[in-house]
Amino acid sequence: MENAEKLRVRFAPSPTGFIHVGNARTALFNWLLARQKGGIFVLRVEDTDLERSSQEYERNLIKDLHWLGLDWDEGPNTGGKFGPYRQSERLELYHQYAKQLLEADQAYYCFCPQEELERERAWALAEGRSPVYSGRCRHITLKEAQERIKAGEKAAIRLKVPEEGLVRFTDLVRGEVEFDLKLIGDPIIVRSNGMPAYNFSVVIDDALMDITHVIRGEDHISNTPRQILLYQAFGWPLPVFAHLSMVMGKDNTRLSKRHGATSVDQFRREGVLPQALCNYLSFLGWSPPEGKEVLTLEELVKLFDLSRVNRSAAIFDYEKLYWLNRQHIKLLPAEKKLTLSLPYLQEAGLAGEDITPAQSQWLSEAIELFLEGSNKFSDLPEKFLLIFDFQPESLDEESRQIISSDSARKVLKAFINKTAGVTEFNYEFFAHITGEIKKETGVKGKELYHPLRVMLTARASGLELDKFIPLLEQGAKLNFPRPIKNSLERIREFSTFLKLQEKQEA
RNA sequence: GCCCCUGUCGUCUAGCCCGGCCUAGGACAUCGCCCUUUCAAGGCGGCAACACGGGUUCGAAUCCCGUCGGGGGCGCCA
Repeated sequence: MENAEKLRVRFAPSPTGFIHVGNARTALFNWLLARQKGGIFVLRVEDTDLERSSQEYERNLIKDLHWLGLDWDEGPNTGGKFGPYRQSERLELYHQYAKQLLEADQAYYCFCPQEELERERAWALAEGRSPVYSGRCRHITLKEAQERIKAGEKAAIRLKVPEEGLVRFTDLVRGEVEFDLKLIGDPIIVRSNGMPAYNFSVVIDDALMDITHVIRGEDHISNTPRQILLYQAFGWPLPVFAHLSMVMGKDNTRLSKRHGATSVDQFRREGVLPQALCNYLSFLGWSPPEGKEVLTLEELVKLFDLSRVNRSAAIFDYEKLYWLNRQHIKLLPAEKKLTLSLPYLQEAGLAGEDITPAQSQWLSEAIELFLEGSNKFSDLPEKFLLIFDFQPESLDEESRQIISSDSARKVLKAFINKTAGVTEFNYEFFAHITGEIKKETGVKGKELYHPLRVMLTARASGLELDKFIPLLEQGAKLNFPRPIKNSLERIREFSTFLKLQEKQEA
């Protein structure tokens, strides 16, 4: 039975903004299932809300999905035998099916003015009742309605819902769910402006597109009975439903800008890897059967299992996402790290548009070192400042503390003296004179190296000096748009800075 | 207000369906130690949870009922 019917799933976003991580997760789960089962993944654009939909948003949406690594077998620009895949291009279809319902007396025209409906709803709410449509227009005959419409009246179309009974369905993640029909009322299926209402167009499309599994957010669970009623009115077989829990922010409210980045687009710009984002998203409500957590898309496809999806809402944890991102960054080959890092360095003015092979080589080494412990690629420019930026006059509090002790002063002076006439500087030389200073002054360990670090970097922390010094010396020779001061230049600048300070102190 | 969904460490979760293997496992975060020429990374270790109250049972995180908490929905938005 299961192999007789090919699994068909869809992702049906409305192009009204940037794609949110919650929606991305829904898309991912659908895609994962389709790829695992050798099924079909359909992209359908729900653009019936003329006010909010736009072409540009649709392009963004497609860009985001591609970036995530998701592809689809049928969709707006891809085609497929169930098209078109943009709801605005399917209006004829909706009208045709609405007409069918009207003629079968399963739907009727409603002339109630919107303001009145709103008033009734407000009233019901105030009285503590469920706001259910009164059914006032239910008994207007089709003929009468058509005449009124001809005469210029506007009308919406409503589905006739049985007044009593239960709608029951088995949700793949939630189990048995039931709703009381008394609380449903006749839903509008076509608006008075002729556009289909959401609940109507999804059903028509899902049915016509042969969708077998409807996997979507939990916010749609209460739409499900209305949709089932429509399937029943047409005599169509029901798809399987699965409702995924919501993604929340730290304070347990719906994830929003206030919590930080929330759109796929933002994470891309920050320099989060798509495979890391997918990996993280998949862990919101699902976990692999064995402990392994750092997983590629291919591994996710293999391991994903809808029956392991849990039912409670999850809080989006940036820390864990960044941790996963670090893990995925480590997996990247060096060339890839370079190409992904470059835009950030260029934007910060640290690297030019044209890069010489020597620069490229140097950047690659530097990136390797600085990426260690970076959450995301956008952290890189800040880290590179260790090399590109040297300002002894604006030391932070910690660095000032470090160089203020007597032993620190002693070490620094000795170091400056030993480098006075020197023209060549490298790590071996540094190690050599540091050894001498250690012997002469008796200062060692942290007391010895920390002041020297501050002198060479104007910072209290950063790369290990045995890595930093070679990198700095090499980089200084490479003519970057922002010049790099080498060790000797730094030492001299720092020395004048120290003298100035001593004068002030005296 | 009404309806639906949901409730295991701070967070994501495993275990729950098919009670005993749970002195509740893992991961992130946090703390400590090790490594170390700082910080970070890495290695090792610690802290930390079955929302509450009743049942059922020899035995409950697991089954039943109730309470409380959280979320979603109640549109001519999707």
